[in-house]
Amino acid sequence: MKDATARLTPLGVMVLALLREGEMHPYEMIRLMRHRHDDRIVSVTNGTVYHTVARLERQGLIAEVGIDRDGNRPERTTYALADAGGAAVDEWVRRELPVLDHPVEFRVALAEAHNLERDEVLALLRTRLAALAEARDYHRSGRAKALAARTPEQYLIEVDRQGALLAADHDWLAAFLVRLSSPDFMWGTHEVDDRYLAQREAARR
Amino acid sequence: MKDATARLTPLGVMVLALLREGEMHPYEMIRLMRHRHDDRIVSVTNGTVYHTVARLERQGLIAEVGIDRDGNRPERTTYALADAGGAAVDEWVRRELPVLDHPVEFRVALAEAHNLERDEVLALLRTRLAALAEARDYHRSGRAKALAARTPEQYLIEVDRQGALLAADHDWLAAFLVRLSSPDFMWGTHEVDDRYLAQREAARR
DNA sequence: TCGTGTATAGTCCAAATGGACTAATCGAGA
DNA sequence: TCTCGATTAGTCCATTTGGACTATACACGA
Repeated sequence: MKDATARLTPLGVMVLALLREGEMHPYEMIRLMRHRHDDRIVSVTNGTVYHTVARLERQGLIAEVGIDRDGNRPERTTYALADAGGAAVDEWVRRELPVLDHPVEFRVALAEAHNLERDEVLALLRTRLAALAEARDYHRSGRAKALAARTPEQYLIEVDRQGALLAADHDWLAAFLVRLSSPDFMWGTHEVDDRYLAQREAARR
Repeated sequence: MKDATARLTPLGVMVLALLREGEMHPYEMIRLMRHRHDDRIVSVTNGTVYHTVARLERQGLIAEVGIDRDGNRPERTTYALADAGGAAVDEWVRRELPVLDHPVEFRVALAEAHNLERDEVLALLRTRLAALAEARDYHRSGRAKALAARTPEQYLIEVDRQGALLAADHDWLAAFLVRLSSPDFMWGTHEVDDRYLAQREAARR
């Protein structure tokens, strides 16, 4: 077994993150993710979720805490987050936040970044911002060089779009870093509004 | 076997597109794609490419045209595009160009769109533009509603970024459609500069 | 000239993915 | 009250994927 945290898939991280909110059985995870539209980011299918949960258990990141049975329905195996699991998510987020070429992983990392200290997130994202600026410039100069070499524009369409998206990503991050630097921006679970937590709890049923 | 063109993976489409330029053996495809940085878009590994080629042959989209041997090196099996293969790419591109939630597929479709008529591409992309505008507005109003419901900003970071990227994608496409509508924008292989083709040929060695 | 690394061409396999399938229960309308 | 469909909870399997491995040939420096 390589590293525990290296083998984590995006879906695995989302499962671990869900278990931070409490014990759960796989089917409930699926419902919750769909309800929160987490399936915009990664595909949430039965096969993948059940398989992922089994893998996380083999790796010792989560643990079975009981087999519930309601009426005559199929058994529901409930899982809880293990200590190693929480640590693994945080490590994974630290690793993925600055990385440019894992679009899906980054979205998950960004969504789960609130478990890290604000200052650490700021540092990681500043690294990313620098990488984005470099990538954007590299893209631009590459396009200019290709045009200078008389490459027909019709072959550069996708590259052109990618450059535009890169620039937008950069600009969004720069703006977000300004917002996050301000103490007006809420950060950390202890500051979270109780009313909001109650709402989420209600939505789980 | 479902539809021939429905089961095409992005890599499969890229392989078919490569074979439009001439016969090739899988290893050469890998070299070419890496050289052209097509592996920015999809991961190009040995396992996947050889498997994809085998699948395309089973589906009758490409055909073996000979087993070459150079010195005492391993045999090189060369493939050529079948008629059904060219048609399948075009059909696939038509299907994927307007679709929003397949980011990878869209990049490939955009890169291969130059084989379709300019007017058809314009029509398909105008459909996409409308969908992008709608998705962007939906995103915005969703964010506004969440804020009104006092959702802490820290939970909306990823959504916020996705909205920004969506807006950028929309704006880029709007601008591109203007460019593509103009007759100044080169389109279609018959207009392609010979010098450029010679260059590409040279790069293949 | 003798290794040592890298390019060529491909095979093979463990793991991940997506989707079809099962099977029971509950709700809502005819 | 009966039935049809949706919901709950999960299993199972065929494809796909990524990467490790093989084996030869050539280049190049020590």
